[in-house]
Amino acid sequence: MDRLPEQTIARLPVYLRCLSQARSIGMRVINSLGIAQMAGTNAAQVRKDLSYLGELGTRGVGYDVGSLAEHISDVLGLETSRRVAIVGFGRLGRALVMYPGFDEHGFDFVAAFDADPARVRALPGGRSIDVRSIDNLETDLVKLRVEIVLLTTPAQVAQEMALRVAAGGVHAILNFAPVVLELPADVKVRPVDLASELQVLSFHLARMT
Amino acid sequence: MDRLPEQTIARLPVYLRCLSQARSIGMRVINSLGIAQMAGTNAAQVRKDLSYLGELGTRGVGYDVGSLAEHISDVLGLETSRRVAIVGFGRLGRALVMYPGFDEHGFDFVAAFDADPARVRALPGGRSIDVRSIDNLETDLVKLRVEIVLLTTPAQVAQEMALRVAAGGVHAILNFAPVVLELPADVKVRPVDLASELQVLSFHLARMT
DNA sequence: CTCTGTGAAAGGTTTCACAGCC
DNA sequence: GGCTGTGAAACCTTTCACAGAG
Repeated sequence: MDRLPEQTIARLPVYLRCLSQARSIGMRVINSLGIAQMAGTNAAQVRKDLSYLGELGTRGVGYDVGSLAEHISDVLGLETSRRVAIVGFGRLGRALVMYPGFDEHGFDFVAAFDADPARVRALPGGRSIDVRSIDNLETDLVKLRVEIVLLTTPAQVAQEMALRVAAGGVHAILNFAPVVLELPADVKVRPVDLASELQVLSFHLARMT
Repeated sequence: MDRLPEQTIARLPVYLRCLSQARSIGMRVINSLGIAQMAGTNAAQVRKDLSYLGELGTRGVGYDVGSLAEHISDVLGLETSRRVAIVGFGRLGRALVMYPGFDEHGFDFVAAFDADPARVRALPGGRSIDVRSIDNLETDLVKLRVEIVLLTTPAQVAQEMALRVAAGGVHAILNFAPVVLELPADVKVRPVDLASELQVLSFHLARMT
């Protein structure tokens, strides 16, 4: 299989969600227009995106909901569940552990790291997580076979922690700290920059009058 | 001024942050390469982006840190602070209110809305916010002159709430619910889709081995 | 000589439109 | 007839490379 365009990759999770929805209301087959409407795009886009994964549809009919979902799941590497850790267990970190969308999708929080490991207390709702000192970050990440880190530390220490996370053998970071991380090319970073998002919205408000 | 490319808009907040950093370490002047290194991009990109805002640099010298920052701030509509509300005051919503990055940048949380307004209790840290019932959402949004909404409701009700938010005169929504919102064209939505982000990271892990 | 501003080239993404299969 | 899969066209974004200002 050829390499997928970056933007196609970003849309696959959306399609997957649409397919679950479709399945939950009893649809067995769906066409590109149907997916497009649920996903907020257009039919040509959906067909082009899916065509990168192979010839998955049936002409004159559409796509089989179940098998398409399974195929996308495979491409996204979701067949097996992923081991996730949080680095920086402040308010945001604690909220994210509880976020229901994650373990629904097969992401397992195996630990949280903080300079103050007493932050265990603050976890309500019956869920619990192994909170560890940041001191042994690298070795603990290796021991726990962590694959993905959510980085929610203060900005000042984010770059330093990111390097330690990479040293712990982690190749995927979801970065909530408002800093551009510099890391080896074999570590994939996705920034989630909330203040920037608000500023972009502010821009659009300004050009609306 | 011509219209800015969407991607340029998304980078302006990053440049702004870099300029604050530069100023905080005493730099008065910075060149495109300097900005690029802080922002994780390249000098040509920076010059092209900034050129859309006008001729702000001095050839042979670079950009004045203070006046460039001010100019970008103006373009982003940050001269005046923006009134923000949260709809859906669960764990994520509460974490976001406390997120320090927001009011640092002139975003004022004026209210939070929830089906259960008893959720006032759960706000620690000396900060307080006006928590209101969702019943009068539209009229309250109008009264409070809310400009931006952070939508952190459960997925099932997100579309419905988004329509009511739009009816409340709000033209900008930061959507944390894992649903594609359908709204009038004069409402700008930025999705923050955390589960999808993790799935994209999972994809990259799968193609690394 | 240095560094910006910018046309032009290269590269990537979306949309079109239709051939081909069911 | 209906819908997918896909080259080609249109569009958008990034990178190049250099003229020109200081």
